[in-house]
Amino acid sequence: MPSSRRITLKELARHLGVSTASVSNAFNRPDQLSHALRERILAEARRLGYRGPDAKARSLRTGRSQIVAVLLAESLTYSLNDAVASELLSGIAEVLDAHGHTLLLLSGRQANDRMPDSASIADGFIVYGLMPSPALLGDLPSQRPQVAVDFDIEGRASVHVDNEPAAHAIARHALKTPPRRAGIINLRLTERACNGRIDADQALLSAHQTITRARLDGFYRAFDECGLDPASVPMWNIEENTFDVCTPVIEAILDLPDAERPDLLLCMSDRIALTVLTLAERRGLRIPEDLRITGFDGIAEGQYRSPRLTTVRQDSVEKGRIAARTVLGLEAATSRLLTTELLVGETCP
Amino acid sequence: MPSSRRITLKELARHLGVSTASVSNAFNRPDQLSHALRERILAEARRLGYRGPDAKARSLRTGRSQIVAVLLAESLTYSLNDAVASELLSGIAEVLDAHGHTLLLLSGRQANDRMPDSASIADGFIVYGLMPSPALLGDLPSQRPQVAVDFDIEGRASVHVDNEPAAHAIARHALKTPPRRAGIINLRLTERACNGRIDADQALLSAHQTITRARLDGFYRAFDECGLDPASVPMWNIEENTFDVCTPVIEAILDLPDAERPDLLLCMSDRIALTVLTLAERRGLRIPEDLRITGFDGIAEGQYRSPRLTTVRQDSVEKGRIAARTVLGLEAATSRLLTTELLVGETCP
DNA sequence: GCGCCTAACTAAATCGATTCAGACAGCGAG
DNA sequence: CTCGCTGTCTGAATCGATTTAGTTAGGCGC
Repeated sequence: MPSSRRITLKELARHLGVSTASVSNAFNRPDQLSHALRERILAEARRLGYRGPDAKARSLRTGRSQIVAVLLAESLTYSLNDAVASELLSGIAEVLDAHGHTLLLLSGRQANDRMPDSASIADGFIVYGLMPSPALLGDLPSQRPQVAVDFDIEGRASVHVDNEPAAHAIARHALKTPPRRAGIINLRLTERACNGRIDADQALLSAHQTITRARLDGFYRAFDECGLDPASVPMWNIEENTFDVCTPVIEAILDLPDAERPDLLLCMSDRIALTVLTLAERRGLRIPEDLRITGFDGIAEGQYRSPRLTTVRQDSVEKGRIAARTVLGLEAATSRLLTTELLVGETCP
Repeated sequence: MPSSRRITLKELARHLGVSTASVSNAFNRPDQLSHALRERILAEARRLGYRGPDAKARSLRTGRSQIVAVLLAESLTYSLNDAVASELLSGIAEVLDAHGHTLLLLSGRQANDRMPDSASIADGFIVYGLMPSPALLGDLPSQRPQVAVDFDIEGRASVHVDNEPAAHAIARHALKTPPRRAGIINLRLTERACNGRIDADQALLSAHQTITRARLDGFYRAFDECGLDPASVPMWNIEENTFDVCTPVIEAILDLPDAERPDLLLCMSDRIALTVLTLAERRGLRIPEDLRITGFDGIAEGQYRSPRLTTVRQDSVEKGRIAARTVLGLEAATSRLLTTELLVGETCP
């Protein structure tokens, strides 16, 4: 009968009158002992309620834990409810699962902005996000594989999405119908908090945010090609990609007098675009007649609704798969660039 | 300078000419040594690039890893993209974070339906889901705290939502306006696969699915009170709570001839209700005039849209918080029952 | 000056496995 | 008969920490 305390491999070995090496081999390297002995060991293990080698001890001895950590720049609360991050995670989980690894979730927004010590247990790290604090990055064990997603870590593998052409494509599509007045809603463009109207020059200068910057570049290239003066396109910034934070900014935009209110809004994320759509619908604006809206990311929520959101799809699941395969060493640790796909919905036909 | 291999506590101790005990104490129990020595140790550690005690070794020695595992009945791919599961996870993560623990994600749908060995590293387990395979449950180390969410594990703590009154409340609300014809769309009611029309008796008999069963009971009690014959209410079943799986069943319902098509659909989840809403809108049906729709769960997607979904909100985040506090031993390991809140939106005013 | 207490520090056992370097037996080849 | 090989199995070192019991030195009261 299983005693209160968990039985150990050594005790099991003594019970059987064999060495610990044989018991260990019975579980890990069947070819190293006779079939008969192996069966005897496994049977006795079952009888005594021994569930196999202890994970903690094994990971100490072998140096491997079969655990991969994902370090998310945002808080877990945010990330888990963000569709793009969730898709990324499911891509990662899919590959890890298939290779017997499990997923440790780490938040870059811990109380003290340092990694919890338990993090160092992981065999490898996938870092997702815009600007994880350098302190955090320094905490990563440098001898372990690391993969950066959507940004770069000096000298490490990374997976990116080709944002500039994506932005260019969707802006080109939107500008096929010349807008009376266009507008851009940015996401976390500036380091310092700023929720609302923002100066375009200022926006381009504060280049710390690579992704938004690349998307802006794509928009501007399209403006150029279509003869639209960038200076005539007002820009707003949103601090956090959530409905609640978006709402006041968007309300303010929709409150503008008719002459100033844009009839085309290029949004940096689907979350923003969907919020625009919701608030516009509640006001009785006709989409797309009164207001055309484009998003970015191609999340499910935007496609499984009516009207469907016009957006550029990035395959976040695939991004996750690649990151996971890279961290497991199944794929060369290089820099990968994924392409995107224009999805024309009804919000900007 | 940091060598290629990570330096160990023992080496650090030798460098300093002190015992390993003192070094360990410098990191873990500052009161056990003089301030001067502690500073000397920490300074040398920094100089040599020693990042603190190794997590694997520490967890072996102390028996604790500061890791809590969440075992999800569904695949991680599904769970991460399901709003209810995501909210639960963020509640869990919030509490774990605050107490210096991290989150290990385990899928109940592993290839071989067994727990990966690495799982046993966790200090405690939160099990979420309807019917995790008994084999999996047996794999959980029985001496570690376990908390069940939305179902029961013999003799373990659990957190539940009070589904029957919730269902009763929303059905009562919906029936205030007598429907010409009502219908119910169930979720994973039967053990065996069945996507489509289902017999009500059969539904009530196959009681293996506690949550759906409780909700059905609530609906039927409301039917009773309102003098609606349960036999007159057709029922459909959906296998998986995703847009793609819902779609064909719902299309079939909407395809029914006018006389048979329900003008009130009580759905077992917001995901289902939102799919109904989308498909109905695409057909040009007027909501709620031609079709009234209710959901269940109160996910953000249903509220941050227009029209807002009428539903019952369960506080999944709080459910997660309680589960996490319980597994950490901050809360008594009992059975908790959470109440719900009726949200009246525009899909069924 | 003596005894006692406390603060500061250390030696060594221990957590539970993995794995390398043999030991030993049996067998076929020469 | 002996040699070497192969197939099994074992002894013991090791992974990197934590922690208990104990030593030493200094301070204080009397």
